[in-house]
Amino acid sequence: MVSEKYNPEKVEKRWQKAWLRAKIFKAPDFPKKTKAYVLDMFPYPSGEGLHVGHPEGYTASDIYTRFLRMQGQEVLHPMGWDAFGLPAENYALKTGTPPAETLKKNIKNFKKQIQALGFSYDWSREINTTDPNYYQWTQWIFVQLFKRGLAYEAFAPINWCPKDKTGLANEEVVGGKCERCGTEVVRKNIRQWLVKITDSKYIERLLKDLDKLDWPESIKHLQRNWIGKSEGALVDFELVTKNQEPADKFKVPSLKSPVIRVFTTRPDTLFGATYLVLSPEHPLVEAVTTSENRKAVEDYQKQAAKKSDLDRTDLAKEKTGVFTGGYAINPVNNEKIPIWIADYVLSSYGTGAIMAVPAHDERDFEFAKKFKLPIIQVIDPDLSSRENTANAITGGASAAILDAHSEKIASVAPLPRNDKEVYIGEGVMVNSGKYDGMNSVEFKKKIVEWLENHDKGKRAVNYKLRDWVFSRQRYWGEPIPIVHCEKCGNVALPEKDLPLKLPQVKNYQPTGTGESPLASIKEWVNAKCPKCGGRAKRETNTMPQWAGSNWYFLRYVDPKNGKQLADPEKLKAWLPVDLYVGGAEHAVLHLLYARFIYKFLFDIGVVPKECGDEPFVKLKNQGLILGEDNQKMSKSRGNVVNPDEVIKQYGADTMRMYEMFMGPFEDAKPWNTKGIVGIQRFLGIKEGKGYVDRVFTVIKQVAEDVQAGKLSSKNGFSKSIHSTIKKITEDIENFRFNTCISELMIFFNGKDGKPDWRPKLNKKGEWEAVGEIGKAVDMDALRAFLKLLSPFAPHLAEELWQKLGKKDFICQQTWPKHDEQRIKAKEIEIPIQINGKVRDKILVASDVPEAELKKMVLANVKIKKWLVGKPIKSFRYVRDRIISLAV
RNA sequence: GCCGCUGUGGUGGAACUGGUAGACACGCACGACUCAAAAUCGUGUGGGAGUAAUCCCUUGUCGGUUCGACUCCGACCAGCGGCACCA
Repeated sequence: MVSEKYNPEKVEKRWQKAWLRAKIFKAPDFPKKTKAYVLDMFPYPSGEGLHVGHPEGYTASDIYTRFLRMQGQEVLHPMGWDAFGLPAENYALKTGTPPAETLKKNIKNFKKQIQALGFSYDWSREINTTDPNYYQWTQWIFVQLFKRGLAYEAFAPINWCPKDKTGLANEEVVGGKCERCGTEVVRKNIRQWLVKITDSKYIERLLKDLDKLDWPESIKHLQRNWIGKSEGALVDFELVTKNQEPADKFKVPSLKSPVIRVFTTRPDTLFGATYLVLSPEHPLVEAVTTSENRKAVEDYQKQAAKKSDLDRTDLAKEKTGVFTGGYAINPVNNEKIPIWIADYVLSSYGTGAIMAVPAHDERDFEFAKKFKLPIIQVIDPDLSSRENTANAITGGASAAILDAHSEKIASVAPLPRNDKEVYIGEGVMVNSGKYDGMNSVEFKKKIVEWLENHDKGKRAVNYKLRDWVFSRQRYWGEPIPIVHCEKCGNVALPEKDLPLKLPQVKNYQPTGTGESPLASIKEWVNAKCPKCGGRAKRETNTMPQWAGSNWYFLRYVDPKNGKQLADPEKLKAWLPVDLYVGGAEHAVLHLLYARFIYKFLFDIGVVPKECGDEPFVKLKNQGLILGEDNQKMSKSRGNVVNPDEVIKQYGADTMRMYEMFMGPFEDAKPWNTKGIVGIQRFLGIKEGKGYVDRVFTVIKQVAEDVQAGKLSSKNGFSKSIHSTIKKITEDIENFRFNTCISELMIFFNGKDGKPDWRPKLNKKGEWEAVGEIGKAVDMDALRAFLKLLSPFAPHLAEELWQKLGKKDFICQQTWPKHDEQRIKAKEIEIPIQINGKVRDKILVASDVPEAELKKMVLANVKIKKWLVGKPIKSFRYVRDRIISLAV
């Protein structure tokens, strides 16, 4: 009788120690066999500790890692800490505890929790972004960017919290309000450091190279949208009023008079441009405004400046704007059109000015309707409906206008059209002078050529992506290694002076001037210029959290290198990352920044050519684990599950397997504590006096009984295991862990011709061997089963491996291989369908000829019943699958 | 508003390139063990009709293609996620 109960608490700790002692997860610097780099997104070690979402991704990557190792690969599987950032600093503001201290505690706790789950990380490579030996290289990368003009200082509007008197990152603004105090955020133009991610050397590659990545399509799609490429044209509109010389950058050299340059993706609608709109911040506003409109324009500008981003982009609000009094000339038809300013035109996109085509753009249409500006249709959706449309546009007033082919159509036709909707598609040109009747797609090319030939515009590409605001008015981040010298301007620190250490401060409160708390440390701020030795001041902004995380995966390869970011030979040996596992919430931030920095490092030769210029070959996103109420887990909802308690109650193996069993890895799925018992029953039960018929107890009992001579052992790898090996191998490769686990259960429970491994309890409460194992135990199959189980439940697998008399580690065994021949059944059951409905099943030899099968089917009593009086229209046999009759 | 994803029993979910829908697990019901309960084990479990054999219905809704549709096509509905005046 089995007396020993499975005790995960003891067993798991024992094996964790044994693994650590044997250093079996330590990756070599230079792998000799096939290499695999399996990476988890490293966590921010918050004070709250792990939540159940963390182990989901870590378990999946661990299963995959263990699987690859058993398949004979050498795997780099590291872990570290992304430890700069707000929570620790906020905590310091409240309590005065230095962030470094808080984090030391948090990391210790996180590490303990992660290790309790038995993940096979190489802890000798652990990194921490707040370690000066680490951020020395984060700063070094910044200096390289700066030297090449890719990091620059500028005034940029940022989110500003008026109460906390600090700039906020986008991710700290929730619903237009400050995450910390709830105050509505305003826009403030302050000095910033920006990184030129939009540089022409990179932006197109960031877009195009997505094609070669094995990432979820949805993530690639998100990045493409975020980059937001649009192709169109820049068009110059000459000003009619010439009060003043415009700023140089808006002047096309070959033109003598000042122009307003607009960007449009629809040059084909140029004949329908009935007015121009400048953003309120546009530098030419003053120049075009007439004296009688000046007051209204200036008032509007002031109002717009006061508005928060939220107000400005609120679509529910009606469009606003004012007329400047100025006019410009539409280059294609020489019409004089009014210039307005409105805050629906953004200063930061394109040229900050647009040509408005109300007939073919919804926003322009809305604006034109409100301010009674002319609406001229220039694209007809369909030639055949042309007459109807003509009536619609002109309100039936003058259909003849459409055929007038006049260069001056615009002045004849501006009948305001308030009823019809906007048409944004392709079609046939109308009201477009000599181009009428031309297909709009063709016309688009033609008119751009015309603009280029006449020096009035040119083909152009625009992107939504903006340069990356790279500074924070915060304390807990990497200091930006730049000094401002009175004579030399901005000067980067020489590499030998890195790291520029973050000094200790007494007060973490922002200064209120938009500077970080560092600004108040005089002895730190005042520095010598590295170039001229003269007086200089240090930059007091710090880097954003993304700075440390966009290259950390390079450092794991060579975590202690003091001379360079990482040894190129070691990078060659391990990079790129073969599999990256993490949450989808990083789709456009971390994953885009990391790609950019990697490409940059590739270009300057830090990342060797052999590694390629994309860091993450394959990406898998874990789905969110929801609370039991199917809602996102959050403290306020009270539906947070604490993994510590789950591990304590059920053990790490059960926790790991349950998380994998819940559903598809990439889907969001609700936690259900009751469901855990299914896994628990399968693996082994910790307490309770009843007999347990699952993995732990059975294998242990079998091992003991075989050794005691009570059962005979039969070697020879019975066929039942082969389909199990095949299924599990394929499913791990495809991250389908939920079905792996059900397959493990099926193998053990016995079904589909597989033996039932479960012993039966007799009346006396004693174990009684029946069925397959009553005769002889197939030890080879049992050992293979344990190997298949081992990536999922590594501790239990080691324990039972040992009980089977093995002295080595199961996690270092070779993954079993299946024999395709032994999976094929000699006899198969084939369903018979009549008109798509299954009426019977027939047991036949798998190689039965179709003619013979047909005879058998037609002779079948149940089938005959359905065929009475009906001629058979067709008989179809899909080998080994189905017989289908139509009557 | 635009883009993307997802809709299968009481629940989480299976179903290979179109081929027996509901694997596996939870829950529930009944039974065994127990003085009893818990734990454990066994049997059953999509809905409906029938003692039964068996039959009908069923993968968000409606239609289409096919011998055959959860799977492919079209329209619609619902939920989730992202972007949000990007010209």
